[in-house]
Amino acid sequence: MTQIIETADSPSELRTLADKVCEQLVTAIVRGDIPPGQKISEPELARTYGISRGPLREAIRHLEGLRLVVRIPHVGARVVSLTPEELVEIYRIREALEGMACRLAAENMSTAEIQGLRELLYQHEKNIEEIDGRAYFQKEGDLDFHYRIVQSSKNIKLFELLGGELYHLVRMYRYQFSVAKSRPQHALKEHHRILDAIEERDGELAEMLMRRHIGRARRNIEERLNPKNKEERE
Amino acid sequence: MTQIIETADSPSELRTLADKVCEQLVTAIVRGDIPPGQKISEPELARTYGISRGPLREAIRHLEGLRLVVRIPHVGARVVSLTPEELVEIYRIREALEGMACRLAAENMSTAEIQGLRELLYQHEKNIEEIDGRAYFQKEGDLDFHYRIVQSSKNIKLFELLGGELYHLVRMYRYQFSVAKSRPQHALKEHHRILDAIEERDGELAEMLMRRHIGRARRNIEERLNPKNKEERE
DNA sequence: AAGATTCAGATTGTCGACAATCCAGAGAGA
DNA sequence: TCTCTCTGGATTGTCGACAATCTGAATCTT
Repeated sequence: MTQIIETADSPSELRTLADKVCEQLVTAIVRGDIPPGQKISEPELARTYGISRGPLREAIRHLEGLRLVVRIPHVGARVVSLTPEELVEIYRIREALEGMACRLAAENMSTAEIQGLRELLYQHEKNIEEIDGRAYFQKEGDLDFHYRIVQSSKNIKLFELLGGELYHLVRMYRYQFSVAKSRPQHALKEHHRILDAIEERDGELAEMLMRRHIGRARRNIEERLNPKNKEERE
Repeated sequence: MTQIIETADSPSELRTLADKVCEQLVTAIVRGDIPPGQKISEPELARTYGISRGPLREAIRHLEGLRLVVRIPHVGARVVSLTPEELVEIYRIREALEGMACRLAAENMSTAEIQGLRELLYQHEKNIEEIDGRAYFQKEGDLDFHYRIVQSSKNIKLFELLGGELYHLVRMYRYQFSVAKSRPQHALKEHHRILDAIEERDGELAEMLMRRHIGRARRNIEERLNPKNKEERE
């Protein structure tokens, strides 16, 4: 019985069943417990979570808004399965949006926030040293960094957009392809440089570094998914 | 009795009640028929549209994802009311995202699409001449232009993002403040220039022009909503 | 009189049942 | 044997009713 589990994330005061189940489903999908492309059976899931179909349907509707499932009327919902192209598209969007977020963060981030973020990076550093090879925690950790910067841009709409739907998809990708973060040390160094720029209130530089940072990740994906880009596709 | 009305927009093959009502509600909110901040009463709306509360709740859930309503558990949903700051935030996001879309469009737009878009602009021109003073159609028309460019960027995720939630909010703002598009001729000229750049496959220029175009609109808003920016706000 | 409290009414959240639609497989015909 | 049709089963969509929760006004206390 899976039942409802309270997660520390978010106010957790989502007191309605639909909201709780929705959160459960998000993590289930992101972690791949419900694999991409899989059909979502309402009766089955309702049984699994021990709730009625009403709230469940609302939850699925919400997932649809989060782009985590695709729904066809009278047919059903399936877990989204990202094509490599879509993934690259998402990274392109991140490049633009997080670049901007970085510039804004350089203007608006409080010194306390900067210090807190620096400490987070030190923690990542420790994690990398400890587990060395396999950087599991880093997976979510890296996103934490990006998440906080967007948050500190003080642009609420931007935060909603990136935190709301794009990040779930990125998280999902990381779990699915179990991206072993090929270069955690290097990425960490880049994070420090970005934070440096923010600390010096150099928005222009911060934006550029962030764009490069994400751009590199994007090219990484492009290579990995398209080993030889000699593939003709007229 | 409002009942369900088929709109030409979108496949219209949304055969479920929830989807139809959702579409109805979107336009009702965007056009201000349901004013911002107004509470959404489920029983009342259910009566109005002649449906049960089940599908209606699903529709509201979807509206929440579209950022058109804000919902508080056990209290109810209210139509979102954009603060001037949020509106400016949205325009900042558009600046970044549509700038990128423009660059991509310059690379990927087919000549047929370019021609079609040019014709759309000519049509706008005619509309402006005809109604001269009050540029009502222009309101949606302007967005048509932007919409198409995003579409032609061939970045699906980008299209979903901009077309999905940001545009509804922008449309809503235009209706609510009944933005009389202070400078339709000027804007139209800018549209032509942007399309010129796309036609010449000059992505860099196209991006810059689009960013300026939206940036100007943003500053317009900032001035209008904050007449004297001498307002201290520490 | 001001504030806290209680209670009624209404609203939201949840459930189980019924109707509409789709899908797969069996069977008939060419 | 292949294709087309039809039917049974299951799933999705919709509804009305019941339970849980909130809001606001009237009452009681200080």
